[in-house]
Amino acid sequence: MMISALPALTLPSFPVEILRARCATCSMHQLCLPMGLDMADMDRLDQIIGRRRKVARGATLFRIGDPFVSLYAIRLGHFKTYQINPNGEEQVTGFQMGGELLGMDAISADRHHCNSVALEDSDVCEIPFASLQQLLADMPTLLRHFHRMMSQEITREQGVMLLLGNMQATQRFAAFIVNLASRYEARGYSSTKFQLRMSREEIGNYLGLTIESISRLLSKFKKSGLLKVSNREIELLNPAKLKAITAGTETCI
Amino acid sequence: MMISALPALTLPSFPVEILRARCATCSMHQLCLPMGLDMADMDRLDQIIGRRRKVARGATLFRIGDPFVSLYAIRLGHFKTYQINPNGEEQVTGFQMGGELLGMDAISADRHHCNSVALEDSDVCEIPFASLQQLLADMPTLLRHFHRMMSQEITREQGVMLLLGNMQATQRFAAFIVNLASRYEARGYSSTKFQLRMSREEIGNYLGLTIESISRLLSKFKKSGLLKVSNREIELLNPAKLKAITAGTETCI
DNA sequence: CGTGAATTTGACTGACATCAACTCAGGTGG
DNA sequence: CCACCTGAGTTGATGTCAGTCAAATTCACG
Repeated sequence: MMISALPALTLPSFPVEILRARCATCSMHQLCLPMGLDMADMDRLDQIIGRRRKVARGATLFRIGDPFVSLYAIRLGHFKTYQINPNGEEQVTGFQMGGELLGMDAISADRHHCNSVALEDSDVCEIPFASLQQLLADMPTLLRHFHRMMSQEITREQGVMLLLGNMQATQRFAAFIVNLASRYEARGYSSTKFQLRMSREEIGNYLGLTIESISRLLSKFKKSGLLKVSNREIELLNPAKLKAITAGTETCI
Repeated sequence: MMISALPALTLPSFPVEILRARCATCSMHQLCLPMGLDMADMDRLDQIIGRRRKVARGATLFRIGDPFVSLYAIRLGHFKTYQINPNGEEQVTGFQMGGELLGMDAISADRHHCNSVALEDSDVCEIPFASLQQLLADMPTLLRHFHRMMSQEITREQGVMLLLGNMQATQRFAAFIVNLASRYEARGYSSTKFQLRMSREEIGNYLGLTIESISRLLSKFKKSGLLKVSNREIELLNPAKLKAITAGTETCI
């Protein structure tokens, strides 16, 4: 409940090894997760996966208006997606990491509705949507899984709406940190010590706050012993209390 | 572009008559739209549609945690969906009207992630998801359409994120009005004169504002000749300017 | 027609934005 | 190796938009 206040985990809780062990092309992407896919199915899935593609830090994977051809599974790296409002200002709508799927917003109108930019040098797999669709019709398990992923994205965004519509700055920021931590944990990385791949500005934009506010919040969290911060490296010194702040249980710090 | 700043239309731009003319059970719901479904397909679709259900004003269609069994197509009426934050406060995540589909957020975890309440006496069709899935595997056109609808919900929510993260109160409210107007228009109703089915409080909650702010905004829009307001009946006197405010072109009024 | 709920309006407050100055890290070239 | 430069980040002073509190008014419904 407290964690669901923010974008839910995008990865089901799986032993990461299982994912790594399998799927020739995309050692870790979401489409390989479906439980119950037999080997033959796995192979068919592998076959439709298009080319692997490297995306340099700062490079654009797709932009608003691009025709929709493929979904992208992130193999390695981090991305941000953002919208452009009519004044040309950005609104970051999400940060994505290894194992997550990009481009699902484009299905509705055959055009991408947001820009996607790599936050660091990254690898993705192209998944041509036309091929995927054919496969989905044949493979009920994969179909079910695909629907889960789309639905999960809907749920994630509802969490962000809650965050933006309902929470104070401190709570938003705590929720952001806790969410990152749980996603790294699900991937087998440390949930208490990691690099922020995004700038203060990008965090602020995502959370509906200014860069100065983010900076002040980091300082406040540092002072109150919740975080150790050194540039973009952060360490969670008191995850429980951070979760409590996210949940709104612990209000002032 | 300016309109896409808010939740996109949920209905494609279709002559409403076509929808009404067809589909025995659900005269108007989204699943009947898929272009290219032949009569036989239409019949199969009709057959899986479960019972029609009336939902009285204020009654709950589903609540957080309910097991996921069916999607619901709104035949008639209006709904709101909302989340509950850990403090027990509501966050309205959307308003739905005839022709829209409810419950897609539940696919990911087989449980509903939000509450859905009727804003007026409403009719829905239950669509058992298990049956729908079987049909989807057989009917590529329907599958494609279903994916479009889920994707559209993702896009809609991204629009709300933009609204909550990026816009000022005046702009948010204008965007809200303009969005309602275009949805009524797509349904063949007046786009310049309609009833608000939701309370000021619900609007405020949705837009991340207080009830007092909404009240003041209504007064301001009335004073500046943009709206005629009488209780919940509103009339758009200057739709172009409202769109300009939404777009951020016209900033102060 | 009366009662409680919803809405409006006004006065005040506060959280976060804005503006501005400063610090620091990392890269570059002499 | 160091001086310089640049962009990211920090910190402080001030401003403002929308929230809060309170009271008046209108509306909905029995």
